[in-house]
Amino acid sequence: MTLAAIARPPSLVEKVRDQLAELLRRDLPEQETWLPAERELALQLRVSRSVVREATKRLESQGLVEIQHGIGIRGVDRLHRPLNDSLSLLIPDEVARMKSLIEARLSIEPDAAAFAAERATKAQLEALRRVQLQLETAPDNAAAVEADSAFHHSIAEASGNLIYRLILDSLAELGRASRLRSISRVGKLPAIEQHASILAAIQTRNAGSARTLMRNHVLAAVVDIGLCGLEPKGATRA
Amino acid sequence: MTLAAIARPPSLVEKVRDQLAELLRRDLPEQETWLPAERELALQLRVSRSVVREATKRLESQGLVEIQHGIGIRGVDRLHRPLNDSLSLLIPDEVARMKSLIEARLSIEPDAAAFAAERATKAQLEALRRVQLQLETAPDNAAAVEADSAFHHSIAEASGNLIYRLILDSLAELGRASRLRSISRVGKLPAIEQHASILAAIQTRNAGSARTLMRNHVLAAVVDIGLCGLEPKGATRA
DNA sequence: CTGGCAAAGTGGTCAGACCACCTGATAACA
DNA sequence: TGTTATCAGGTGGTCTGACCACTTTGCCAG
Repeated sequence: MTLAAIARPPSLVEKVRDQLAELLRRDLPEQETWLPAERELALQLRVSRSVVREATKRLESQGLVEIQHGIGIRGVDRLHRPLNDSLSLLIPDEVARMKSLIEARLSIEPDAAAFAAERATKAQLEALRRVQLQLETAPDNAAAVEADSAFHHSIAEASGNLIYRLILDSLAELGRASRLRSISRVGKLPAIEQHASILAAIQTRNAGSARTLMRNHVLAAVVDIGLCGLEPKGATRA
Repeated sequence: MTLAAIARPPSLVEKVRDQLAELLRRDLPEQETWLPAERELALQLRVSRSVVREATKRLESQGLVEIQHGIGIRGVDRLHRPLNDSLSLLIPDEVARMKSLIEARLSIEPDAAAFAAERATKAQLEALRRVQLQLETAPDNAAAVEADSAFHHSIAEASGNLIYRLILDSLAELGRASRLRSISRVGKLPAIEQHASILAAIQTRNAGSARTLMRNHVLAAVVDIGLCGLEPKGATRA
């Protein structure tokens, strides 16, 4: 026999957190949201400032707000941040993390690209083209890394699957250092070419091709940072 | 020119959180860890109780501890919980979430199975066999769902990639409801058979076969809960 | 017009109190 | 003797009000 957990009445902190979370979820997409000051919130919600503080702190670690000393509390969209923190905790060693990271990207990114080829809206295609242009015209390495990440992010976005987006955003942030290293070593030209071909495949709605090209692109990154032996055998995908 | 962000000295709360996190990371794998009481912690760390509270709250939402009213603070391993929360926030609608969830599982689980076939240690294989037996002898649906989840968890574990484990644990928790529904509808026999064949492939180190079988297993789950049209076209994997 | 300073508003930390909850020992009862 | 009710002590939860540290703003002296 398996028993269900007892439903405990939610604490004040949880209630406040949920209320604020819903407020943010409603308003966030539309405009930049600043929450009232802690003291003001406490007054409005009829709870003590401690409760408000603990609730906002929780929201911060969930990636829903950004608390700035002396300034205030701003609603943001950093939902991938918690995953990020978990991974850093789980795999403190950076080399091991990089290896796992590439494997995970190899599992997800090609599929994301394939879905993007199927589902990307006009606006999303436009965004992809814009990001590609950004990479081509990037003045320095830092800007190139930025544009590189943005390209992958846009594909995840265009895949229409928010889980892909969340996971890939997080992995991208963890792999930022290696991206910079890679671009410093081989320049941005290979990335430009590969991105261009992926973009073309997506624009022509060729999902299979998008998948293969993305796969090769990620694998190329592996070579560029000097890892090998990442593939499981028996891979029957091209 | 792109500028680096200013490194701000970490706040007290952050320092306490990091210190406790490291303590937990060292001790957790070995035995069940109970943290000292809040007041005691405050005394030892020479900070106020508020700081300790905010730090522990943060650790709780990171899935590193469990705070129980009237009892104490226990170290736990729920690192997948934050991802879980993010996903629930990101995709409030359950049907949409289920769809994205299956897609993500299709991307990851077959690869995880393939890696497991390559890398599983003897102990991990033993664990898989034990879990399989658990499913076969499960007395009721709830226990069967439990064993089902445990099987997938063990494979993620055996893949040797902690990122897979983290992501799949989270997705499994989100999909718990559908697993129960599925088992209630078609019984546990199909799952037993499919798990058995996957287990066999892993034991014989046949990565390709493990991948294919796992893929079909996840796809079967899709049918069992009545979704369709999930695959991107151009999939070249068998 | 410019530079620096001061006020006001923000989050960060502190201390101490009291409430709500859980546990285990003790006392009262059958 | 065994069982049940009670209570005391410890835990986290909440409140209060004070003060510190950081930022912005705008006034004021140069």
